[in-house]
Amino acid sequence: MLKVYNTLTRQKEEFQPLEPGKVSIYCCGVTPYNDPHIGNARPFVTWDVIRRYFAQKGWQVRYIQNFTDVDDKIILAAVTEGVQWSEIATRYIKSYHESMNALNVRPADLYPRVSENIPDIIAMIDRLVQKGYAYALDSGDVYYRVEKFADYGKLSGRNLEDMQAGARVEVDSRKEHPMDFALWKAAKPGEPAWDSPWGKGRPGWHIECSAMSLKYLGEKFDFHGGGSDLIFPHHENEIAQSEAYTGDEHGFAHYWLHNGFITVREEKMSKSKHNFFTVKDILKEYPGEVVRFFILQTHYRSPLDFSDERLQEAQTSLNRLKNSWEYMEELSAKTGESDTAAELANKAAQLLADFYEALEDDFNTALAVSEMFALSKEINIYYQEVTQGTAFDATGFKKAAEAYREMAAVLGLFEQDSRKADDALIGKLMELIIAIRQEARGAKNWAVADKIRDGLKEAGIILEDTKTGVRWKQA
RNA sequence: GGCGACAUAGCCAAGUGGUAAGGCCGAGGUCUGCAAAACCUUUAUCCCCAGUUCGAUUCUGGGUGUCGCCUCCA
Repeated sequence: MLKVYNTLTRQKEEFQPLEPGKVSIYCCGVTPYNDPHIGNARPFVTWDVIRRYFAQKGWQVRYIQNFTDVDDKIILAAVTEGVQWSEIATRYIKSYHESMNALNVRPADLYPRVSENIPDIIAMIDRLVQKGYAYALDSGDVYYRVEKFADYGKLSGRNLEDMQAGARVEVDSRKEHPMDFALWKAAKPGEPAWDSPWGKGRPGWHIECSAMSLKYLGEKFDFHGGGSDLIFPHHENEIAQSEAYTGDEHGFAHYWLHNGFITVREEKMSKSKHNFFTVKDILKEYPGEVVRFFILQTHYRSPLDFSDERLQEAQTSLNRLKNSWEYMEELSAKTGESDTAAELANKAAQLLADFYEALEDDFNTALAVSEMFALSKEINIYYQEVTQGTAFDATGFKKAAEAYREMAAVLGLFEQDSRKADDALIGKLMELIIAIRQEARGAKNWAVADKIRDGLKEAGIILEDTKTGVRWKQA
């Protein structure tokens, strides 16, 4: 039984799909005006694991993630650079894909863009106006009438009075209520603009997600995700728009999942604070897999402090799992009949069950990872036993290997073996080099042996002299 | 000011009304020509005070501290 923490109810709830066997997800994507930083990436890695979990369990998953390609930030960047706004958007959408690809995040089923869904957005605004939930000003701006929507504040746990009391922003006096928010912004010179019943203009930020989720997932869908900073006002406003539109106060997304922030020295990482680290820059120092693992080691709702030390730690930890992975592959190639791995197979089955139990408790990847470490340890022990002469049990070991592979697949690890040279030629060369070094060692020619070892190390290849032979791996 | 979250070993981080997963670091060991790498073993009583309870780290109240949202933000 899957339980998820629903921001809307502030408690863990049993997941009940709208349609048996199917799960629909909308996750707020990025505004492509610069390279995504690791804080941006966290929700996408989280949702990637969630999707993998569902897929592994046989669910049919539909995952939609938008690009806000019409936005003040993009316009500003375009003006600054003296290029078209669309050029900025295109460039950073590409950058987004590159970064996520490096983190082994699977592509969404669809990436709708604001610029490609303007008619649907206008239609939605129009209906909200007709239903009295929105009003147009003479200026050509259209605002949402928050007082008309009784449930306004239900996601973020606020009410209009509190919000007004705490208002720190100068209020636009043309609005009926200080909290009314823009659905449509009248065009200013030089900005991208589309024709609408209220004149030329462009959509406000919040309406796009309502319109696109409606268009691609329908009036109701299972999950809506994003960072915690989107709870208010963005997701609150989405609810107000979508539920007013359909007239169903129990409609729209059923489960709202929000990621905690990635922080730097305990402070939220954000573009405006200029304390961010882009995925691209981090990838210069660490494999994407390490960054991914770094994220998954902490529960998705908890804050996660970013630092070089943490990343190095993640790399060391992940390396443990990776070593077992290599032991596992080595053993998987062996044949042998015995029952020496029967107990291992049982443990593996139990650990795999525990692994899923962890994920089914609000996607507790931190706990799931610990189950993987437990299996890793069992594999290591068995590997040592076998290399020390215990008869190999191919049938029993296969079960353990499959469990380990399944865990890795759900977490999205060890699928990018680009660093591992499995090239046949390199394999042959390494075999030769190792043989030469072994000869030197046999002749107690330590100078040559160490020269080879040190030289390889500089090339990023580590040799391990073990009891049963020499292993090599790339650092 | 309004609203909310969190506080677990040297560090990171799960978790439970009945004396605390996992990882990093450290220590011990195996292996080794030395080394590296690797592997195994091992390290806590859960911010403070009060209450509920047979029993609380886990529930309730208060306090302290940290962070977040209320403005663009994943």
